[in-house]
Amino acid sequence: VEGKKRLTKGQRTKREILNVAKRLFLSQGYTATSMRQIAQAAGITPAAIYIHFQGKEEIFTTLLGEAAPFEIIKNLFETIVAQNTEILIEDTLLRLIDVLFGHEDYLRLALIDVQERNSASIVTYLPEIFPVGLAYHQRLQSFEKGESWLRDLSPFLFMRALMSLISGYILTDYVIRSVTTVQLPEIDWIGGLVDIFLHGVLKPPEIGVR
Amino acid sequence: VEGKKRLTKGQRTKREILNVAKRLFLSQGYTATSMRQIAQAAGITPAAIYIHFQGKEEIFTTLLGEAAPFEIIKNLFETIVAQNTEILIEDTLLRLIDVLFGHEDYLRLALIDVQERNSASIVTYLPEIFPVGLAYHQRLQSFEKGESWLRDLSPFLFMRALMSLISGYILTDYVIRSVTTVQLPEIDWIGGLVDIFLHGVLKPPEIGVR
DNA sequence: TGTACATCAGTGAACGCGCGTTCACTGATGTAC
DNA sequence: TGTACATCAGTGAACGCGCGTTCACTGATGTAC
Repeated sequence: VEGKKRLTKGQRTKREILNVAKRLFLSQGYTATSMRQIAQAAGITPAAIYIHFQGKEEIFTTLLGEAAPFEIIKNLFETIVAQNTEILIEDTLLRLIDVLFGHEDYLRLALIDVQERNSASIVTYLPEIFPVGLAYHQRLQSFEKGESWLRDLSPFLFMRALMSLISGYILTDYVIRSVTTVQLPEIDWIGGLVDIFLHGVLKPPEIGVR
Repeated sequence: VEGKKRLTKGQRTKREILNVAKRLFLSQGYTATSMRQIAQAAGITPAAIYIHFQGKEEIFTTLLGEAAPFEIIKNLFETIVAQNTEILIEDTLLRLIDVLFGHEDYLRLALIDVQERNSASIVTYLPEIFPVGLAYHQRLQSFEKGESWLRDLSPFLFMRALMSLISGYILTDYVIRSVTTVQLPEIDWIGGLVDIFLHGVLKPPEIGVR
C-alpha cells in the first residue's frame, strides 16, 4: 500500500545524492561544485558516492537525462488540436512555455552543460524533434482558409521564429527577475508576446483597402 | 608616427594576459581556467600576473568591462532615423544584431558571469538602457499615421518583445551552429524574423473588409 | 529458531595533483648629477 | 660620457588548501540450511 516508499537504503541514498547535487550544480555550476560538498550535503562521506555512481561526470549526466522534457514536448506538438490556426498556435505556445517552466531546471542544466562541458545535450535530441516540428507546420497549413490562416513562410523560418520566441522569453525572464532596481508594471507578458508573434507590431498600412 | 605601438613592456604583457585569458575563459569557463594556464599561454610565470592584476577576479571583470558595447547600442537607439516606422524598426533590429554579433565575446562572457559568478553584469547597465528604450518607443509612436504605424502596445511589452527577438535569435544561432547532423537550407534568417516581428505569422482574417 | 556466510552500504585515511596567491630575490632599463 | 641609484618587470620556490578518486576495512542486514 505504501508502494512508492519501498526503496532500499541504497536507493534512498542515491536519490538523495542526485537531489543535493542538482541543487549545488544549479547554484554554483559544474566545476565549482565538489564531490565533498555533495557528500556533506547528502550526509555521507565522499567515498560512499562511488558506490552509487562512477564519478562526478555520471551524476551530472544522470541529472540531465532525468530532467529532459523532450517526450512531453513531442507529445504536445503531435496531439494538440484547436478550431483554427490562430488558436492552435496560441495554445501550443502557451502550453510549451508552461512545460518548459515546469522543467526550468533542465534549461539551466543544459546551459551549464553547453558552457562548462562543451557538450550540447540539446543537440542530441534535435534530430528527433525536427520532424515533429515540420509535421506540426504542415498541419497548420492544411487548415480551412475561411478563418485566419498561416502566411506562406518557410517551415524552417517558422520553427526558428517559434524557438526564438520561447528561448527569448525565458532569457529575458532571467534578466528581469534579477533586476530589483527597476519596477516593472504587471503585464500579461506571454499573452502579449504571442499576440505580437501572431499579428506583428505594426497596424496594416491602410484601412479598408488591401 | 607609429603611435599606437608605443607601449611599455609592462603594458604589452598586460594586454597579452587579457587576450589569452579571454580565449581561455570563453572556451572553458571561469572556474575551469587556472592562473597557471593563463600564465603559460602568455609566456610568463603565474607570479608575474600579480604585477598587473590583483587576482583572477580582476582579470575577468576587466574583460567584461572592455567587451561591453552598451555605449554603441545607446548611441544607435538615439541617433537612428528613417522615413517611416516599418523601415526604422527594421533598420534598428538589423544594426542591433550586427553590433551584438560584432561583440559576441561580450555575450558569452556575460553568460559565464551570470552562470558561474552569480553576478548579472547586464543588470548593472539595465537601468541606464531603460530610458533609452522608452524614448525610442515614443519616437516610433510619434510618426505620421499615413504610412504603416505602430499598434497601441505597452512600451514595456514592445521592449521585451524586441529583446526577446534579439536574444532568441542569438541563442538559436548557438544551437544551430553546433548541430552538424541536420542540413538546413540557406535562408535570410534575420530578415525573416524581423518580418515576422513586424507583421506576424498570420494573414489578416478577411480580405477587403476590416 | 540458530548458525554460517554473502551481500549491502557505508567509513576513514590516504593518493597524487593542481589551485590562487605570496615572498625574497634578480637582472635590465631609465634617470640625475 | 660615466657613475649611483631607483624603478620596472619579471623568476622560482613555496604556502596552505581542496580537488576527484582509491583502498582496506567494518558493521548491519539478508539468505540458506
